[in-house]
Parts: sequence; C-alpha cells; structure tokens
Amino acid sequence: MSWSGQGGFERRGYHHGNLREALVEAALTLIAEKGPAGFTIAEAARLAGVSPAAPYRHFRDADALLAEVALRGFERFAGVLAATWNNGLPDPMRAFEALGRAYLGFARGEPAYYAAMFETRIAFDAHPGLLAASDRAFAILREAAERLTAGLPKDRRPPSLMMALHVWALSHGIASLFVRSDPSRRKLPMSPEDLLEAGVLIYLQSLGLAGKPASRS
Amino acid sequence: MSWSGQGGFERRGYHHGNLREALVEAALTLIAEKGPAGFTIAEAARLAGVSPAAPYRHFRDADALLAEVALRGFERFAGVLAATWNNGLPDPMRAFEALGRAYLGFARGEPAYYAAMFETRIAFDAHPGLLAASDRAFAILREAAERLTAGLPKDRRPPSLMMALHVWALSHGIASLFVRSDPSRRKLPMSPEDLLEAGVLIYLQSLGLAGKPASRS
DNA sequence: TGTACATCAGTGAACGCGCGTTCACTGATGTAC
DNA sequence: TGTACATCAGTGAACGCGCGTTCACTGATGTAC
Repeated sequence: MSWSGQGGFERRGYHHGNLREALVEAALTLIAEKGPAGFTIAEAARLAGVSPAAPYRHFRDADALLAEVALRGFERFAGVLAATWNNGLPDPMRAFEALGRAYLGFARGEPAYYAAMFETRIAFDAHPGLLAASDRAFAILREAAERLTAGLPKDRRPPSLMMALHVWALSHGIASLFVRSDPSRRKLPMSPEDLLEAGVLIYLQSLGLAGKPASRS
Repeated sequence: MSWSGQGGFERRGYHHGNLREALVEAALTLIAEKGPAGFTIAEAARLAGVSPAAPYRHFRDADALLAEVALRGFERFAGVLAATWNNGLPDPMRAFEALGRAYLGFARGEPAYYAAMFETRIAFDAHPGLLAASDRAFAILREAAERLTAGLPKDRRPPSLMMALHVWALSHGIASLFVRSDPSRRKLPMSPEDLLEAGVLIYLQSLGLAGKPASRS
C-alpha cells in the first residue's frame, strides 16, 4: 500500500475539504476488500464520513468513481514502469527484465488499482482519459522493446509492437492467474516472478536478444 | 453458443422437472449479459419461470450456482482442449498450435463459461470439484508440452510444467486483454489468434522445437 | 475593515426498488402393500 | 389394479436490508465594493 493518506484527517466542519480524494481512497479500500463489483457509492460515502448524497457533488455515479480510480491506477502504473525502465539503464536487457518484476509487483502491491484497471467492465470510450493513460503505460513497454531490438540487423529485427504485446500478455496472464487469484487455485513450483522471467528469457533468446536461458529443472 | 437448450420447453405443471438445468442456463445467459457479478438468484429464477424461492431447493446460494457453472465450464473446456489436441495428431507441433486457437476460441465462443471460470472470486477450496476440473484442463496442456519435448535430448529438454504454465499464461493474457475485454480498449494490428501463434512459435523455437518463426513485419 | 451577497459543498429525510432468505403451504410423483 | 402414504419440488407472501437517487435545505467560504 503506498497511496498517501488521508489517514490522519478528522472531519472538521460542515465541509469536508477533501472529499474527492477521500472518496477515491475509500473506493480503493473497498475494492481491495471485495473486488470492483462489490463496491458501492453509499459505502464509500460512509467510509469517508459523509452523507450518501455527498459523493454526487463529485462523481456522476459509481462508474465515474471507478473510472477515476482506474485512471489514477494507469498513471501510477506508467510511473512505476517508467522509473523501472529508467531509460534502459544500466543496460537494456537488465532494465527489460526489471520491467517484468515491476509489473507483477504492481499487481501484488496495488491490488485495488490493478483490479480497477483490468478486472472491471468500465467502458474505455465513455471515459476518454483512460485510453490515453493506458496507452502511456503500454508505450513504455513498447519503447523498451524498441530499444532492445535496436542493435539487431534490420532484417532480423522483430516488430517492437508485437514483442511488447507478447510481454504484456504474458505478464498480465501470470499476474491474473498466479498473483491476483486466490492461492487455493493453483500452486506454482516457482514464484510468479521467476516464471515470468524464465518465459521472457526464452522468448528473447529466440529473437537473438539474450544468452541461453538458464536450464531450469 | 453451444450449450444445448431448454429453449423449446414450456413450463408444464407444478413441477418444473428440469429446474437445475434451467437455472444453470439462466445463469449463463445472465453472466453473458452482465458479467458474473451482476447476476442474482432472483433473476435466474425469473428467467427460468419459477418463484424466487425455488432455486434454494437446488443450490445453497448464488455462489453455489456460480461454482456449478464454473465446474461445467472447466469440464467443457477440458473436453474442447482434449479433442483439439487429439492425442498429438496429425503431429504434435500442429496439434499444439491448434490448442492455442482452441483456447481463444473457447474464450470467445463461451464468454459466460470463461467469465465464471476465470473472472470470478469463487473460492476453489470451498467447491472441491473445481480444482480437479481445472487440473484436468491444464493437464492436457501439460501432456501436450511433454509430448512436444519428448524428442529432445534429455539435457536440453525443458520442464514440461514450466512450458505449460507459460503457454497457459500467454493464452489467458491474450484472451483476457484482447478477446474478453471490450473492443474500445485496444486495437490490435493482428488477430488475437495470430498474436498467440506467433508468440508460441517464437517461444518454442527457442527451445529447439520449431523452425524459424515467420518474420512478421 | 465591514457588509451584502453569490456560490458551493454537504445534509438528512425520503422514495421506490430488487435482493436474499424464511416459512408454512400445496400439488405432483412415486411406492408399499 | 387400487389405495394410502411419504417424499419432494415449487409456491407465494412476507421480512428486513442496503442501494441509488432526488430534493429542498443549510452552513461555510469567498468576493465585490
């Protein structure tokens, strides 16, 4: 949990003064507890210490609040990925692998954001900022793929868009199946992080971008 | 849509005669419409043409009905995968690629089952059959991986469990991001099927199991 | 510095709704003899 | 073949609940002059 917090506030007067923020944080708490579906405006209001009508001054309905959470999630996500990629330092290969770990780390550490971003039926076209924000996150993956392949001769250079999509899908698949799902579902013989790293290494090696993957047994 | 249907029935007498089945199908309809969260026992009863108390003769609560749907989904899924794999015929490589297409085909063609299986917070340990059924589906992937690698010399043979996990995660990731999600989210430059096939080819080539992946541009 | 006023954020009571769940019941079906 | 009875699946009315949403309102804040 790293979102900064309202925790220290007391309601003071008639006006909350920070209700929009408080509602977003209440939503995060509720989503973390019961998933994006089992979250209601009424309960968020209660959590923020405010009457059930108050949220309507800030959000048209529950979907709008959810979309705001998802939007911030994508921005945060993009921030984490960008910081991790760190412009390809110390070297693109290491930085690329770190991206995978950062992806899973986000899914694990910010489950509420992750759920609002990916486990929701928010219509992206009804909340225009969302698409752009998710593009910004994806663009980092894409940029990393581009840089990774820059050294290859042109005729052996795979499309960076395709690479980025593969890595994104594999990361999301592992996050969804093994990080986000309840632990009774499936036991893994290795950590999700190791599983992802091994998969990415095998994939990159095929493209001529990595040494032999460690032979795991 | 392929589940066979109740469609022709009329309620006849006091007893429905087939309520359990009718409720499962009602659940599928509702899940397809509004997702696994926006589905209620009351509405399923209404759809089945029965009083709201009737379902309780067959299911303890909504979760139990959802679990039944997921269970049947996994069985159906395992059936589809097994038929597609077809014991590795005509040859393991082709059959393996067909598995990927079958995976995405299921996610696309049976969205309600897929959602009940993977987009739900059913506790697997509360419904014991579920874990076994999902294991049966996964076992086919694993068996396929095992057979694919059987020809490799022992010291270059990758663990089939890891392979199966990678392919499963990639398939699920693509299904979840590009098949199941609403189309406004992201435009793909190729079909999900092609994306998956390319990814799997690249991956397998790295393990010495496939020829050069077609160089896509 | 003071006053009048506009704006705005939050109130609280109220509404209609659909849900989950229970209960005593009733109609149909099957079976023992 | 007929009858009595047990079992079972579905009824329908009722309950309490929490939700989303509305409304006229009120208290606080900011600003023009």
